[in-house]
Amino acid sequence: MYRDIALERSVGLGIDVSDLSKTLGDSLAGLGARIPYERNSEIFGEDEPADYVYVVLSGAVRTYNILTDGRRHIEAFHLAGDMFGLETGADHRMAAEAVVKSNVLVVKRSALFSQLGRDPELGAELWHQTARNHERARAHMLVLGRKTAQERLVAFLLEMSERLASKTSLDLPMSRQDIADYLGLTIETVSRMLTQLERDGLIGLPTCRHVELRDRSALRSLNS
Amino acid sequence: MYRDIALERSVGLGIDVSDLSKTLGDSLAGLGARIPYERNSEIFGEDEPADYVYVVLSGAVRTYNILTDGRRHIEAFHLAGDMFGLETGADHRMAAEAVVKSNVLVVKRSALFSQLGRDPELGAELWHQTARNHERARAHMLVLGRKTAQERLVAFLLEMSERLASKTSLDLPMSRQDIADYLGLTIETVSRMLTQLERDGLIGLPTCRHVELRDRSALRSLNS
DNA sequence: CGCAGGCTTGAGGTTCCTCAACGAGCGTGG
DNA sequence: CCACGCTCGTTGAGGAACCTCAAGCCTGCG
Repeated sequence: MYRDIALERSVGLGIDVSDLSKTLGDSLAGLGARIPYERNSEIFGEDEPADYVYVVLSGAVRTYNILTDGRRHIEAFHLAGDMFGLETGADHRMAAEAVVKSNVLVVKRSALFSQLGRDPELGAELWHQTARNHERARAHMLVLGRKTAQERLVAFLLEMSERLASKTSLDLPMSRQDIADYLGLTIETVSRMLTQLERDGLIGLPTCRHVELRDRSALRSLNS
Repeated sequence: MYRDIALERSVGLGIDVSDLSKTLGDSLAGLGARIPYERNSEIFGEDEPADYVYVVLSGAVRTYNILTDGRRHIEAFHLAGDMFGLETGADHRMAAEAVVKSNVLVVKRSALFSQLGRDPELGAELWHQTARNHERARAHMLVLGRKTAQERLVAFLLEMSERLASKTSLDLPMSRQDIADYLGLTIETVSRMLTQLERDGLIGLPTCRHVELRDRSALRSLNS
């Protein structure tokens, strides 16, 4: 498998698997441009041609859909090292915006494609990124399909603490509304559940964007 | 992009893009074994080693998770031509069962991997399968995160009518419980919503597994 | 210090779930 | 061939979880 290449290589070099994503940014750095985006600025819109592929260098990006009546659903948050915007079809199926001031590597799809012939490892990294995004999506479907509001918040906090690589202290880049639209809840429910987790002593909320995971094992047991 | 190869080739040969999946089965046919599974029989379990990759030849397969308290969520239904069971890690994150009597092509992961060097198109097909599974997951997250029970049923019926390639007449391989666990609902709600869609004249239900789409445009407008 | 945007809290309503009973379809066996 | 039982699906009544609407409160910033 593609993954096996990547795994062997990274084990061989003593690199942690989580660093693979950085490798993708490195492999592509020469092919594209680093573009800064302001908070809440659009990176691409739904139904626009998907001629470019994106890698987050710093900051955070949300990809989302909006239904005809205005309901919004955030499909994913993309953090440093994550690839987004790659489609099988000609157009984007989602829109993308910077959650906070972010730097994004923008690579022409055709350039990435032609590079595939020259760099044999690139194909593996590309597949690995796609597969990892899919795995996150699968885990998230379980959250959306079968978990309660409290469990969703716990799952979200644990996911973010892993991905932001912070042991107990989390600086969330996104607003309550973003969290709600990611978890399939309303902003009020998100707020209430966080308050409740704080009252129960599982987390601390010194400021609204800063979360401290006080009892990780209790949180994990709430995560089913 | 990988997709571009596949697209060019299939257009050049006058093959519909939806046939690409069959190409994957064809490419792998020599590498693995065709194994028949009975209705509801297990193909693999959660946390088992992911040493094999699977392609549905006929029938239907469900991949799912079960939470500690018994709640089940079906991540996806896999129909003829679909690949499943490919992981980035060493173990399966989901279990898989045959929904109905099915034939499945089972390929050793390592065999698939070594074949990648010999067959340059295989990498493209593999990426395309993964990306397509991911796209289905993204669409499904929107359903689970932001759609009402009625909209979920409509989305499900339209998805199945596309994937089963049937214009108006659907023979569903799965039970009401399967549908409920796929859509994040209960079996009772699924039943009620189908009954309501029938009363409204949007669908027909001659038998409970057979659905006729009576008013496709009305259904589409309910799909936001 | 005052404003604006985002966050929290409360009260009441809606959707969907839970629990329970009934019914339809189908294979088996008398 | 029909009765029987079993599984699966449907329907109803009541309840719980989450949403909606509304108000008030921080907090960061000019």
